[in-house]
Amino acid sequence: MNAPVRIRAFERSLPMALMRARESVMARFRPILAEHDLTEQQWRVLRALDAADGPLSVGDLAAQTYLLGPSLARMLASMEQRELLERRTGADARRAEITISDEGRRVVGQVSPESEAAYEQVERRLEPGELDELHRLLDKIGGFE
Amino acid sequence: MNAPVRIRAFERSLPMALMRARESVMARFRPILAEHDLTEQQWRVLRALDAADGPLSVGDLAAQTYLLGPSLARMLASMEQRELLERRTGADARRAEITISDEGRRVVGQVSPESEAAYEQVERRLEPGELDELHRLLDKIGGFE
DNA sequence: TATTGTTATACTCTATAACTATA
DNA sequence: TATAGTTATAGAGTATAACAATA
Repeated sequence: MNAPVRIRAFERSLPMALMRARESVMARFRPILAEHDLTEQQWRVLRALDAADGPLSVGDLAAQTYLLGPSLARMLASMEQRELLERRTGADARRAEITISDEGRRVVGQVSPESEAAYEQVERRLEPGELDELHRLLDKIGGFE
Repeated sequence: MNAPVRIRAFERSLPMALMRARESVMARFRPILAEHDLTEQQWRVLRALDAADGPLSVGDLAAQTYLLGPSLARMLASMEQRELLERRTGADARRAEITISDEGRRVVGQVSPESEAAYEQVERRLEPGELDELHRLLDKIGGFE
C-alpha cells in the first residue's frame, strides 16, 4: 500500500509564496505607476531601456522583460507614440534599435524616487543582510547563479 | 549639490527578482496545467478549495488566491460548468458555499504528482535548508511573519 | 531557408463602477 | 444602510499562428 501522493500544503507552495511576496511589493508600487499612466509591463520596458548601455532590439527587450513578442510589439508602438522611446533601424534592417527618449528618462526620474521609498518600506521588514540573502536565493531559483 | 537619485540596478530590483524566480518555476509548471485545460488562476482556486477544511465563500477564495471578485465570479461559473466545484447557498443567503467536487479532486490528483516533480527540479537548485530559508524570507516580505 | 518583427485572433485577467439580493 | 456577490465595460496581457521583410 502506498501512501497517497500528498500535495504540499497550499502555504508551502513556492509559486504562491513568490506571488504573495511580489503582490505585497507591487501593491505599494502600482499606485505610483498608475499616477504616471504606466502599466507594470511598460515600466519593465522603460527600466530595461534606461539600464541599457546602448539600443536594444525587440528580442533583447522581450528576453529582459519576460514579455512575448506580440505583446511587446503593441506596447512599443504605444510607448513610441507617447514619445517614451525612440526606434531606428540598424545595419541589419530586420533589427529595430530601441532607445529610451529624454521624455522617457524624465518619467524614470520622476518615478524612481517614489519607487525607492516604496521598496524601502518593504525591505525594512527584513533584518540587515536578509535582503542580500533573499536576492541570492531568488537568483539561484531564477537560474542566474 | 545633491547626487542624482540613482535607481538601483535593474538586476537588483526585488519585484523583478521575484518575477524571474516565479517565471522560472511557472515555465515548468504551465505546460502541465495546459494539458489539463487549467489556467494558473484556476489552479490556484482548485488548490485553495482542495486545501480547505470546509466550504469557502467567494470572498474567502478571493483573499486566498489574490483574485478580484469579478474575475473570480466568472471563473467560478465556468469551473462550475466543468463540474470542478459545487456551490450551495448557506444560512446567510448572500454567501455562497463553494466546495471542490469529486471531479475537481480527481484533477488535483492528476496534476499534483506532475507538479511535485516540476517543483523538485527547481528546488534541487538550492542547498538543503535554503528552501526553508527562502520561504521564511518570502513570508516576511509577504507580511506573513 | 532562417531570423526579426508585426498582424490577426481568441481568450483570459484586471480594474472600476453599477447593480441585485440579502441582512 | 451595509455586505456578498454578479454583471457591465473597457483595457491590457497571453499565446499561437500566419505573415512580411530582410539576411
